[in-house]
Order: sequence, then C-alpha cells, then structure tokens
Amino acid sequence: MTTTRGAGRPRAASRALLEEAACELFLEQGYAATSVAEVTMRAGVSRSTFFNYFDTKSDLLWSAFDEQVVALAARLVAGNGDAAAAAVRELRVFAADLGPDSVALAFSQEAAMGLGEDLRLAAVRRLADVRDVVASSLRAGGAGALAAEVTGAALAGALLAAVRSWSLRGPGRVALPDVLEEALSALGPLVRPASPAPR
Amino acid sequence: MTTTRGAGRPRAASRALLEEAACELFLEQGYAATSVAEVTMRAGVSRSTFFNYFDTKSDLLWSAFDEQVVALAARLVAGNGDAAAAAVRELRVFAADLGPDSVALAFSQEAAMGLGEDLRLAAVRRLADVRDVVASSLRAGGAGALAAEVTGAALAGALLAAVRSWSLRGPGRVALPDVLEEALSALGPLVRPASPAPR
DNA sequence: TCGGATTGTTGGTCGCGGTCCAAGTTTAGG
DNA sequence: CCTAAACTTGGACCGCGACCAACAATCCGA
Repeated sequence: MTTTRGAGRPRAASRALLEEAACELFLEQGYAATSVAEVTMRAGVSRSTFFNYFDTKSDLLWSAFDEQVVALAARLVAGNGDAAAAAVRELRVFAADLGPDSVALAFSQEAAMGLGEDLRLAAVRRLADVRDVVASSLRAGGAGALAAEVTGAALAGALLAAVRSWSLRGPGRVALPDVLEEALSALGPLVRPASPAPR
Repeated sequence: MTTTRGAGRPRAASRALLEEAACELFLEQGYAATSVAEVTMRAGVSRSTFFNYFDTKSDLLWSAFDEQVVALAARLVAGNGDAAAAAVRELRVFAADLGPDSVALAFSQEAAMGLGEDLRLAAVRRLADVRDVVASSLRAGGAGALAAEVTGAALAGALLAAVRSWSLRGPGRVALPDVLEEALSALGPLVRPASPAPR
C-alpha cells in the first residue's frame, strides 16, 4: 500500500486485453455464439483469470457504461439542492462522459442478428442499475420510496433508450447528450422544469 | 384437429402443480437455494417436463404477471385513438386484473432475505417486457422510436414499482390499482392529461 | 544473497440453468 | 385394434459462474 504497486506478481492480463479479444470474437461470430473460454483463449489467458477482471460475460460489452454508473452514484451521494434536478443534471454528464466504446457494440449486435435474449437482459440490467442509483438518491432527498423508484425508472429508461438510439445510428454521427435531451423531452414536463433550455 | 383437443395424452402434470410445489420450496428455503430439480421432485415430475411448461425458473413466480403481459399486448394491438392514453388505460386494467398470486412471493422474498440478483433480474426482465409491448403500440400509433421506448419504460417502471410496493405492503391491505395511480402520479403531467380523475 | 510476504495466474471441480433428442407411454379416433 | 397425436421421461450436453488449492513472479527486509 505504498503508493502505486506493492510487491507481488505483475498482472499478465488486463481488462483492455480481454475486451479487445472479446470484441473481435463478437464481431466474428456474435455474442451468444462466443464463450468466455474462447475469449480467454484468444487473449492468451486462462479462463479462471477472466473472472478476476469481470463478474459476468456481459460486462465485456458494458464496462464503460458500468464505470459511468459508479461515477454517477458517487456524484449523487453528495446531493445538494433538489434531488430530482440533480439526478437529471448528473445524467447529462453521464451522457457527456460516455465514449463510443464497446457499449455501441452491444446494440450493433442487436441490429445485425435478432438481438439475443442475453443482450436484452444485459441491457435492462443496466437500466435497473441506473434506476436504483437514481432512486436511492431521490429517497435520500426526501422522496417517497414509490415515487423515487418510478422517477428513477423513467430517467433510467430515457438514458438507456438514448444510448441505444445513439449506438444504432452509429456514434459519431450524433452526440449522445443531444439524443438524451430528445429522450428526456419525451418524458414531458416531468423533467422540463429542470432544464432551462439545454441549447 | 377436430375442435379443441386432438388425440393424445392429456397433460397430467399441470402448471399449477409445479407452481404449488415451487411456492412451498421457495418459502422453505428461498428462491436461489431451490433448484429446478427439487421443484420437479416435489411435484413428482421429471425435470424435462418442467421445461414443457416454463421457459425459465423465474417464470414460476411471474406466470400470473406474464399472462397479463400477453393480455395487455393483445389489447394494445387493437389500438384506437390516442396510443399513449390507451396504454395508460390498459395498464390500469392490467393492475385491476392481476390477482395477489405468486407475484407477491417474488418480492416478499426480496424483503425476507436480501434480494438475490436472480430475483432482481427476473423482475427487471418483466419491466422490459411491458416496456417493449407499450413501445410497440406507441410506435404503431405514430410515435417516434425513441419517444416510444422512453414512454414505455416510464410506464413500465411505474407499473413494476406499483406491483412491488403493493406486494411488499401485503396484497389485500391495499388495492393494486390505487398504488398504480400513486405511481403514475409520480410521473407527473406526462400521464395526468390522460386520467380524468380516477374515482 | 536469501527467504518470506504479497499478488496474480492456473487448472480443476462443482452445481445449476437451459437445450436437445430419442425412446417410451397414454389417449382419441377411424 | 391400430395408428397417429400429444405428452412424459431419462440422459447427454453445453456454458456460466463459484470455489479452491497449487504454482509463479515480484518486492522487501534481514
């Protein structure tokens, strides 16, 4: 615990290494048809090692997104002022910070082949993650449990729909924050008061 | 192909049988700690047979809910008038028709032990089901894909939050439609215009 | 220079969910 | 009575994820 790296064997594998190998294989054969074992084969690493870096196969596609989720959670614990407004605001920086990484791959696969149930489930799991993070923040802000969960689900649904639409149109063609604004506007006046014209 | 049931062996092992056995075991040992094999053992049926009646272990808890989802989908294909209003309206009959069945068990388990990731995933899968059904209906009604998905997610989120809250307070103590109204009201003016004061 | 202590990697085993299939059993109907 | 349809069964199979005891590489202090 000195500063950066104490004693010990240096890491032979890395998340990035596994993600690259996985992306190649997913593009070649699709997500469902690729096993964790194959990924680790190509990465030149044992299967056991995989689970030192990821909890789940689907984390390979969503790791960038998941990072943003924990960052969002961290930002929301320090909630000041209107919790709902804060949630919307922080959701916007979520969108701004999320790069066109492997997340897009998840949905591009959905476009190519009829989205496997696995992918659908992995995506909606993230929706629940965001919903719970937001709901928890709203509850801390004094909202009732039911209202907090509903609002969280609505906002999370907007975020995920935005990410999906953004990925499908090909990231780069549009900016995620813009798509998110469009998604939020579909939520109607629920969120409008919090956004003084996003420009 | 005469009228209703052609020749053949009648279904001896009914869904109800499996559901009952499952409920017992879930109450005894919890959902995660109960395997499909155990359920079929108690039901006096082979494991293979289980998958003739259910696609997934979690279907045991959610079969009543799933029925309402297909009913909802059926009702929404015949969409007349404002699709969004119709969605809200049909969501209300969804809530009215959903009895306090095994659905409640899913969430009561969540209350007892710290909800397993399995349960959480099963629940959010239903959210996605409802979202997609609603979104599909809205798209058919002329809404854009993004807006349809967002609205669907918001409404589905409200429904699931309502079902959860209703189950946790113990069904019977409150009526699901009432809880749903409360959940919808958290969505704000998005849905208000469609409900001319429910009762 | 040597021996821990620490940190990662490996192979292996295990249980479970879910799929598939070929064979067997029960029923309706000609 | 025979056949064809509907259903059940056992078994094999695969992949995910958990777990664990051994092994390897590195750092650090004596």
